This record gives sequence, C-alpha cells and structure tokens, in this order.
Amino acid sequence: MAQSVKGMRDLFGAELRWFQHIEETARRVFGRHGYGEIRTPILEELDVFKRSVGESSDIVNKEMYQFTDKGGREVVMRPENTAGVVRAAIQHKLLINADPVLLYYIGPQFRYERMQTGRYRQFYQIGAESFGVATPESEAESLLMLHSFLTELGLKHLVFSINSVGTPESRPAFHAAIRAFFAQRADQFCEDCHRRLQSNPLRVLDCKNVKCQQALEGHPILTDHLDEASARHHARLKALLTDLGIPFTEDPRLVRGLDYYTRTAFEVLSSDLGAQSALLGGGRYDGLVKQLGGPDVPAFGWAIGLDRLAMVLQQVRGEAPRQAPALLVPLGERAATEALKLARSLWEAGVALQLETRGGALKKALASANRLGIQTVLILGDGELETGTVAVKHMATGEQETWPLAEVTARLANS
RNA sequence: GCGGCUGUAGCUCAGUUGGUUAGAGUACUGGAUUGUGAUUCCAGAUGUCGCCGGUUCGAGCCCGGUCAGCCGCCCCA
Repeated sequence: MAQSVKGMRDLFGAELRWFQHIEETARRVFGRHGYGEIRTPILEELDVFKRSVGESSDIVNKEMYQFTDKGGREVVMRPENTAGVVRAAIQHKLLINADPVLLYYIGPQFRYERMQTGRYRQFYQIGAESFGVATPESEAESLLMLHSFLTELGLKHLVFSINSVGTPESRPAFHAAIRAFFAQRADQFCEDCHRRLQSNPLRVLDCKNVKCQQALEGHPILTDHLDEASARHHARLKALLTDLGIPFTEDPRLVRGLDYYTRTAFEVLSSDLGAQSALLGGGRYDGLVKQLGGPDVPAFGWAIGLDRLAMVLQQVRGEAPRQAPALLVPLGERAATEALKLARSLWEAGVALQLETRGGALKKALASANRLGIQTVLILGDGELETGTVAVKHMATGEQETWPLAEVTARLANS
C-alpha cells in the first residue's frame, strides 16, 4: 500500500477542524489589529537562510530540504517563514517609507529531522511580523494580539516568559562574562555546552541537561550587561505588560535559537501543555532586514506551531467544534425529485443541508445522521407531499414535528 | 545524525516453551421493525500478522535486513 513520505502526514477530520478553527481565529484577531496576510513561496534561494537564520544553527546545517533545481539554482524548502517575509518585504519595497508594516503568515514549513509526536518534517506555522517600529509599545501591541489569539482559542494559564539578549554591540561583553564564569567550573558542564561556548555562548544558558542547569547557579545575567538604551527598553516593556495585566516572568536563561534576535526575546508557556515545553517563541530582530540587503529597519515577530497548538487544544478542549448541517431524506422517487428542488432553494438561501441521495430505507438514513452528528433530519415522503409539509426529527430528543414547506428556510436559518 | 522500544481486523488490543482453521472488545453489514437512529436481541462479514529474506517438519512467535511509528538526545515549533 502506498503511504505518505516519512514525516509527512495527511490532515483531515477532527484534527483538520482544529487547524481551520485556529486559522480562522488568527485571521480575525490579526485583521482587527491591522495586520495583513502575506504568502511567500515555499522555495527560497539557499542564501536567504544562510544570511538570516545563521550558518551556525542546526536548521541551516543539517535540517534543510535543499536541492539544485533544473536551472541549476540552489534552492531550499523554507524551514521557517520570517526570512522569506523579510526577503519579500525588501524585494517589493514595502519598507521604504516611514509607515510600519504589519504582516502575518500561515503556512507549511519544512525541516529534515527526526520526528516525534507533534513534530513533523512538514509542519505548519502562524506568525506575525511588525516592521519599522523599535519601541517597547510595538512589542506590547504584538504580545497583546498574541494574548487575544490564544485566549480566544480557549487557552488559559498563559505565562509570557521574557528576557533581553541585548544588541550586537553589547553582547561581546556578556560573552566574555559567561566564558569567565564557565572557565571556573568547566568540568561540570556537558560536552554540548563546551561546543556551544565556542559557537554560540548564549545557548549554554538553556541547556536542558540538569547538571548544567545546576552548574549555571549564579551565572552572569544578560540584563545586567545591557547597554543603557536596551535596559530602558526592557524596563519599559515590563512596565507595559504589568499595566496591561499580561502575566509574565523574567527568565534570565531564555535565549532563542536563531542568530538574528536582538533585545527582547520571549516564549509563551502554558500549563495546559503539561511540562516545560514552550508553545511559541519570538522576539526582536532589528538587524535582519539590513542583513538581507534591505534598509536599516527594526522588526519584531513571533511564530507558533500549528501542529502542537492543535494537539494542545484537542487535549484541553476535546473534539473541535463542528457545524453539522441538517439532513434531508426523501422517501420514494417523487419525493426525491421534490427533495432536490427543496434542497436547491435552501442552499441558495444559505442553509447548510446534506441531501440523502442513496434512496434506501429511512432507518439507514437516520443511522447515518446519527453517526455524522447531524441534529436535524427533514423527512419528505408521500404523506408530506400531499400536505405540503416536511416531518422534522430532532435527533437529540427523538421528538418529531411538522413544518409547512414554506417555513422550512426560515426555521432552519434560525436553528 | 546518535541511543532505546513497537508494528496482529477500520480502531484499542490478546495470542502460552514455535504446533492444525489467528481471537476479543468496539466499529461495520443484514434481520427482529418494507416511514424512524442512538438502547436491546439474533445472525454475518472482516486480516499479505508492516514488508523481504533466513532457521525449522512447521514461524504471528526465533534470527537478519528494510519500511513506518513511538520515546530520549541534538535542535526547535
């Protein structure tokens, strides 16, 4: 039997309904914040990711679906969407005037890696990016939007975990501090941390190894090594979040994996998710646009994984809500003709209705309705045709009533 | 990329030291009720035991390989 490629999966049924509900909620919430959608190609030139995500990261090193196309171009199936959005914004000159540019995206991303539950080689992300504003207020706006989004999806107990990773100018001083600290107790850290210390010293801070976390006791604090402007920025964001009543904690060990982050970095944790695993992450990336050949424009954004989010919603809220249409069941050939006509007028009036076209026994139709979760069944037989009515059975209660044909549209529209 | 585990009906799973025709629950189909579901009763159908090879008189069971999934690591969403 043919089956899907490793790490790729088909979405349908109950799980897809959560995806759709999440996407609808995102479009509604983001839209009212003034964000517009952008859809970028799945394929980008290799260079776009090398210059943004960072050559030292595993994403670029070993997790990209990368190949040479028939024209000899080195292309990559995007492993994340921020770089593509930035590339597009530069290419279409969206960032050349003073107005902020607010964009969101929804789409598949690809990483060639070992898979586990909730982690796929084709996965889906929703993200929002704000270009052109460097203020803490713009971050608060973005986080507020994110908070609405998650709250309207029914997630509770959200905690925003924030930190500041400083600027490219202030970071060398911190790197020196962390190296000095590390040197005093180098034997207590794992091999990976020794490697990280060379490639990306910040990442030593969020090693998952318990021993390393213990050894980090008393480590230098990023926010103690900020330049004055970054420190003010960080303090202002915290004050805003406090005023807005958005619960947050400061996590001095929070750093993000991608190279392009500056100042604010954050994650959202949900106790609904069980343990420590973050639901989403993001932050400020002021240098990225320029790095990719655009103007020197600040930016802030975040991305959330739909696969994981859908899984959490399934856990805390159960089955995705579904709107089952009514079912119209004709009995006999003459009724079948009339049923098509009736269904047509109902459809044209915007009523959600499924039509039984198999022509079998009524009990089969009712059994189907029961399986499909249909609440209302309209029955049209000879008796109803004579009197110009339909029999209406409510599946939940088993009760049945009679509606005049002329009232069917209005009554279904109200139910 | 590294380490461990699993794969039997649509789904959840049993299956003895290797032994005849591979089972249960659930779901499904038909009937009891030719115009009334979900409950009940009766009857029925259902499998390349993931795949390929090996050992054996004999393999769902043992061995090798392979594919897929799960868990941990790396990394991240």
